[in-house]
Amino acid sequence: MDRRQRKSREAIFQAFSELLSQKSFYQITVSQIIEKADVGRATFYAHFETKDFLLKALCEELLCHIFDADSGQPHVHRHIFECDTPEPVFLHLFRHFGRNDHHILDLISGQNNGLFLQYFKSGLTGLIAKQLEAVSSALPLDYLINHIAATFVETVRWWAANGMHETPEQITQYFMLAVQEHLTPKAKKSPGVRDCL
Amino acid sequence: MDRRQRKSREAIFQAFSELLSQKSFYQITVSQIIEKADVGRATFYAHFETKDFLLKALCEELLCHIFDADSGQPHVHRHIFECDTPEPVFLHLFRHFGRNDHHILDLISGQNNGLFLQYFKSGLTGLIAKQLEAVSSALPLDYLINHIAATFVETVRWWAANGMHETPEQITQYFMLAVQEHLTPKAKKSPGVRDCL
DNA sequence: TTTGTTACCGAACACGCTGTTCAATATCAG
DNA sequence: CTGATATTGAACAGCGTGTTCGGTAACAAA
Repeated sequence: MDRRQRKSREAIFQAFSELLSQKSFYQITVSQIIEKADVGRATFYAHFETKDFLLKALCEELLCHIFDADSGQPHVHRHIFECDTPEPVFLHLFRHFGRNDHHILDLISGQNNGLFLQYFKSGLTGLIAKQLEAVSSALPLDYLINHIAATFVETVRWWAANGMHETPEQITQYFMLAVQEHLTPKAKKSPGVRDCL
Repeated sequence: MDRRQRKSREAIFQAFSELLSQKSFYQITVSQIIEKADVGRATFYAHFETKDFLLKALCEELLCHIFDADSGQPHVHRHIFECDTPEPVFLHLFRHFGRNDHHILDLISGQNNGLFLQYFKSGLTGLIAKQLEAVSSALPLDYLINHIAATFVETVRWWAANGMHETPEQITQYFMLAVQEHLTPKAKKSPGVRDCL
């Protein structure tokens, strides 16, 4: 991609992120974004069809970073997904949030975070579905998946909204307790838990 | 209240509800509302300071109907709250939703329901806090309350989004299963469950 | 019925935001 | 150097907001 394009795109993302941590998505205007990004109006619309598309792009960018972990090893999580116990995955995710990668917490704890959380939750669904392959439950599968994803999102939101005083390990424990009955593996043993981190 | 005021207010609420079931809150314009309500522009702003205030008023109206049950006995739920087991309360609420009182489901299953669900959840919090007085848990109290409220809201949302094929009893069971570990009463017996319905 | 009050109407208005267009300018890659 | 591409800034039409105001209709009480 052209260096000019990258610079403009980055500037827009940066400005948008900052604004998102200050006010609701719907209170942010394109004019504010381009002013803070120091970018021409036409440039903005050359990059993003609409403010909504900008949010979507930002979410994809951030969630990609989160779910794919460090960029050096693009498929590092692929391995983690295949762990027998789901704990390492979620702990790993909480660690990401704990480090506040890419200022994602500002996004999450912002007032009107609904849209972002929606993207986040839908991104989680696939991950959780994989985890549940080795799990039995009295609940319908899609209800269960939705429940766990929602619980995870709510946990992160609560964590961020309450100042993040707990450690990632502690939050993971809360989360696991909240959904414990449903994530118990069917039969297998869980080897090499530490390897998954 | 003046009959004219009531009529205008009702017309606006009605129009707003219909629109909310068709599109997102943020896609609805005041012009659309007053056109469908057949009400002057100035009249709208005489009743509601802003579109946001209209939503808030509608939510309070609806949730009041839900939480206070049939208007005939204003304090009928006060008794239910004091049951030893929380099941009846939630089942009762699910029944309300099952009957689709005041077309509340259109609101819930709508695309951008975030704001309404937010009001709903905060309304639930007080109710749940009362339930938890007789409950012990390994989780922090405010995390637990938030978790249960979020789970209830998510359950209703999932129910509505999936066509509401399940009965209120079945949904209640799903919900109770999802949060079962945390709603187990400390010690007391639960007498007269049926009386609470 | 009359009178004073209150709500409604609807048109107009200023304001702000959106998304597009266009010609001029700057940066890129070969 | 040259052609292609990105950016700029200004201008523009369109739309939604929230307010204002004089005229009209519904009300409540004497």
